[in-house]
Amino acid sequence: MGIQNTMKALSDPIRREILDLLKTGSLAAGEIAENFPVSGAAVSKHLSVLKEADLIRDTREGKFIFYELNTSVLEEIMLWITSLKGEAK
Amino acid sequence: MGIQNTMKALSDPIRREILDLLKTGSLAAGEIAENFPVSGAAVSKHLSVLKEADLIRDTREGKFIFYELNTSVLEEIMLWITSLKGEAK
DNA sequence: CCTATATTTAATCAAACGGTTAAATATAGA
DNA sequence: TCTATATTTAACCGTTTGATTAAATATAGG
Repeated sequence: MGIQNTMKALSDPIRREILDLLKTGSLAAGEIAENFPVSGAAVSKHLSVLKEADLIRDTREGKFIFYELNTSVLEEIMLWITSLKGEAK
Repeated sequence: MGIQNTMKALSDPIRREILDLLKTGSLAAGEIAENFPVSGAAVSKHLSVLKEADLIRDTREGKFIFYELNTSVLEEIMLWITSLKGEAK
């Protein structure tokens, strides 16, 4: 938890792209993996980093594990950036 | 350039703290370094990463090099986060 | 010109990162 | 229960990261 986990998770381009994909709705791990030129195992690890940071949530449905976006933790980053930009609300 | 440079620069806690320090105004490299439990050389490298990302600007004044915050590149991140949060302006 | 001060750059190193392939786990269904 | 599918976990490996100390560079001033 904390801003460090979030920022670290967001520092990888594949992980950011995964979040972009999930904007439209939840997707199974395999569907997510199809979009990247790396192995499913690599994507799985990215998913676990994002989950650790609470940027995504997962739900098992039979053979599939669906992932969905959770944007609430991004609020903290928005606030931090805003505070950098001169305090003037 | 690009969001990747910015996010990478922001993923380190010392670098984020440096930005926080510079909120109040510009500081010399040495003054910045005093605030951290690492060597001046380490801080200098952090400063060069931040500069590379255009998050700070530097000006030499005699023996000193003053660093100041540049928040303009943060706009891109704000927009990206906003777009993740459901498009609703 | 020499010296002290401020800062960066170079060389080095351990730890973290992101990828791979292979094995393990979980579930559905014949 | 056996098999196929979906996904994660384990073991491994090269690269990047962030730190250190020592050397290099830049400037002010006696």
